[in-house]
Amino acid sequence: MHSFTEENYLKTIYYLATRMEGEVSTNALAEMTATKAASVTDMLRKLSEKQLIHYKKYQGVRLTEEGERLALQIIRRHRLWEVFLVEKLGFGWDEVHEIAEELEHIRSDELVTRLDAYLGNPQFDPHGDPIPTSAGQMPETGYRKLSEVKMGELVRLMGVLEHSTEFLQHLNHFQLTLGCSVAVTEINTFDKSVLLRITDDRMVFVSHEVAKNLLVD
Amino acid sequence: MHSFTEENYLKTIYYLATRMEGEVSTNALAEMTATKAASVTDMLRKLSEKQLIHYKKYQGVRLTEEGERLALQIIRRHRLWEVFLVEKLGFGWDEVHEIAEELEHIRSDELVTRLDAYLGNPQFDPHGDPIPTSAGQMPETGYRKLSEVKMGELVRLMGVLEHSTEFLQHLNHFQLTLGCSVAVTEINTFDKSVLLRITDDRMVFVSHEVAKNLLVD
DNA sequence: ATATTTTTTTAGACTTATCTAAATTTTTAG
DNA sequence: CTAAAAATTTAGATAAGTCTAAAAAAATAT
Ligand SMILES: [Mn+2]
Ligand SMILES: [Mn+2]
Ligand SMILES: [Mn+2]
Ligand SMILES: [Mn+2]
Repeated sequence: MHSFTEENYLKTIYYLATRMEGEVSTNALAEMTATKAASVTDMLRKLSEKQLIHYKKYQGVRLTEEGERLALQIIRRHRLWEVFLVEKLGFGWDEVHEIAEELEHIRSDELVTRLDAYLGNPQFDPHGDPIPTSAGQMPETGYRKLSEVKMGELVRLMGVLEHSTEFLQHLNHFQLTLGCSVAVTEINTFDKSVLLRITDDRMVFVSHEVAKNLLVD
Repeated sequence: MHSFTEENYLKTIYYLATRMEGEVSTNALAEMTATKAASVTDMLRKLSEKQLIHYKKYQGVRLTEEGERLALQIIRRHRLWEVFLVEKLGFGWDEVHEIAEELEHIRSDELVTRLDAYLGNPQFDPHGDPIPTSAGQMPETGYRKLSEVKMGELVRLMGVLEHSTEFLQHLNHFQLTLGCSVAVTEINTFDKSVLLRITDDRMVFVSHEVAKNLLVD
């Protein structure tokens, strides 16, 4: 069996691998896991011995098939629990990440199977992230960033890239919720900020920084 | 904050304290936690420093008020999660203990509050054990053991003392479920085994060993 | 009351995950 | 192509929780 710590490293390697080309670096992992590079090196040696990663000294790291399978399993659990917390217990989408960080490590395949069924086999978590299938596939979403949408286009808000409480509460404040339709009515060339017309004709003004973290369909 | 291990020791001390008069012994704890006496002594010193137990060398151990508060909080979480697993996810009462052993350590008061409300503020878990209140009180149940019931009495099955999968499956096999009414129609003097007439007039024969582990009203 | 047995604690060691400081390798710049 | 900078690994420590073996205290039996 694998420790919580090992599971968190696998998840982090998966996350970084999707966001950078090539291998994942020791320093990037140290920053993400809030540890020091030396600690990361120790763990990489261990994960490598367990054949969960491909690792050559100084050359960065990549998940093996088994490592990726495990990472996706943990991400699946995390996202299913987030759905539970929001849909069944009524938590806000800005409140569930930390709790799911703990729940994702509960070891019981039967539990995940039943939870999935109980939630109605959801395809997306409360942040619009796709839930890996029980077979271990990460579904592809063709979403673009709102910051890449052309003037005049009409799109729907489908997910967020940034998951911090502060960002999500910022969206709450502007009543920008997943599923709402968004028309790009103005793009300022100076700072790339955008003016949106959303579902009930309300106008919302968002910075480029925000637009870069919104995914649309 | 307290580690999983510390929480498990507190819970075990609480459990043993309710089942033996006086202080809890090092050896009893070692047996229950499946560790060695030497390891227990180390942990007792640590819990004592944290003021969670009263401990004098060679004199056994007793929970402080704070220690008992924590123990009851963990038991509350355990039993609420068991209700969730049985009532919402459809697990059998013989399948939930191990999973609840992990879920009970998830740290979020808000989670417990919402879970409790979602479950309809249940008073008992799937094994008939009372759920400690949010204020930290363990409700009293006036249950007797079935083995103490007199011939001819009519009672209701309210709980079990033994929680092992094997025992619970044994009860499943005889369709002895919580809430069913039980008339003691015969008590054999030789081995104290009992013949019961249960809800739908079915006759069930149980050993003294089983009767000692059934709680009735 | 003393000797024997049982229980408990101490001493010293191991594992996991972490750290700091130093050494080494790779990358980048001149 | 070398020299400086950056990234990474190694060396040596620490803390939590566990273990075995040995010592000490308490309980039990003669
Ligand atoms: Mn999350
Ligand atoms: Mn999420
Ligand atoms: Mn249980
Ligand atoms: Mn129970």
